[in-house]
Amino acid sequence: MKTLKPNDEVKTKYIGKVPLFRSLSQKEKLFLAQNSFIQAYEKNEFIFREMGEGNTLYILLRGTVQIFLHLPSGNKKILHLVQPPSLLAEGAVLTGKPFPANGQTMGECLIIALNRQTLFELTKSNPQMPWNIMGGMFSRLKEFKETIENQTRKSAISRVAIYFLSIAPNCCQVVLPAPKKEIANYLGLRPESFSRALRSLIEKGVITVKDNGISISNRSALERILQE
Amino acid sequence: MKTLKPNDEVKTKYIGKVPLFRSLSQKEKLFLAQNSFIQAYEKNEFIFREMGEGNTLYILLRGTVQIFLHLPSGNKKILHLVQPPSLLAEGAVLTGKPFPANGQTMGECLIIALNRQTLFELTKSNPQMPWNIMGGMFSRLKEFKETIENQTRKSAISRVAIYFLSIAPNCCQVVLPAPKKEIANYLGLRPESFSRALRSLIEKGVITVKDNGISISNRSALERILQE
DNA sequence: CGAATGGTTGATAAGACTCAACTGGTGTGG
DNA sequence: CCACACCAGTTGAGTCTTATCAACCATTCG
Repeated sequence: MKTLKPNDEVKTKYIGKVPLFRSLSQKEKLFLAQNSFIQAYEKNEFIFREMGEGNTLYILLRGTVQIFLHLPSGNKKILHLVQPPSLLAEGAVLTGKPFPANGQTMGECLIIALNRQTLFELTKSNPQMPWNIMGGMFSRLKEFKETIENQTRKSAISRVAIYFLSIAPNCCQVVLPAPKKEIANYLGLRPESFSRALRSLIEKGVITVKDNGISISNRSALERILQE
Repeated sequence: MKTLKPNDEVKTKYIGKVPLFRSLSQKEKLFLAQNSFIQAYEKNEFIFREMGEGNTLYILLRGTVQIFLHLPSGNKKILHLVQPPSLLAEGAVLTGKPFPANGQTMGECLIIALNRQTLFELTKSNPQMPWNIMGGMFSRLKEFKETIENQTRKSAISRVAIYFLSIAPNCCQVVLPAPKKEIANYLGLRPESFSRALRSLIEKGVITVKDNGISISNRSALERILQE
């Protein structure tokens, strides 16, 4: 990980791109710029580790991050595949509790790191800000809810279908944010099963696949699959 | 549902029992008592419904509440089996978003209902209170995390073992908070599979079962089961 | 007493996992 | 520059766990 040292103007620009900070005044943005760090991560670097202290709020600007657990069995289980712009570790920072999981980059990533202190400082002039952050936490709660909803009693093929619909809510072309075996892990499937589900969807004429690119050629058919 | 009308003193006593409110001053407790409702629910009553507006914070004092979803397939999926003392619907209230799930009593329940307005009023003199509530939300996030961790790639028998260990962390005797088929649902199992898992644990000499009462007779063996 | 419900047990089937083999692409070192 | 190892992905064959379906028992409640 390298800490970049852009001037405040550039930093402010980065900060302005984060939805959470959009409502801040110019002065507050500057304050934030002066008290935050822009970090460039390589592939496979850890941003935070399970059980570590949550002193820093991370904001993902570019790249994909996996939030995962080491299971007692030695395997890993991916809980989230986080895409920008997103907060990372917000729950731990707000509550002051240790991270419940690991965060690791899946490619090069650009991140704003924000000290807990700085965040609380900002809260003084922006009392509604924690609520916004909490909104993010609530979304994560909902994502979990959906994961549980999906992984209980749904076939491999419908899990894949739901996933594609969720990452391509409007368009019909997506690039998978991670290698297929990691997606499989996230969906609670073995790579082989994921592969077979893909094949089955292709044979049904619902999607086409080229490497990591997925095209949904028949969206309504895809939606119909998860009815069954 | 009946709204009870105890005098303020009794109400204050109820309120004092809630960990979240323990740090409040006597005056604040009285304010809370005057602006909250004590509700008595019968079995199978809904406390809130999916998509409903989150205007009220509920605090479960007595009884068990199921938080569950209606799946598109028509089945239901239990996300939490909530035991007192616990907050209900705190995420929705804090963020002002609709409930993501249903809350229904599984037996007679006693609940404190707190207006969103009242809660925010209280926040003025107790700025750290939202953070405490958020702590509760964080716990729920962790419970989800564990559910996902458990339900992916763990056998029926170890799911049951984990569940027993979690509801009886210290003692060796517990009463199931709900009928077996509901526990099974929560664990992502069919009633038949749950029953078979129980039998298997009994035959291993790890537990004994009498109706809804479970005795853990060999805790370390139970812990060993979830290693495999 | 009869119906309804929760729980148990048995037999069967379906689905995903496991293991093994094979492909194609990438990168490394002689 | 080529041989080689390595990894992600795919495909096939067999196994195993759990869901499903059906029957049955016990209890509760009209």
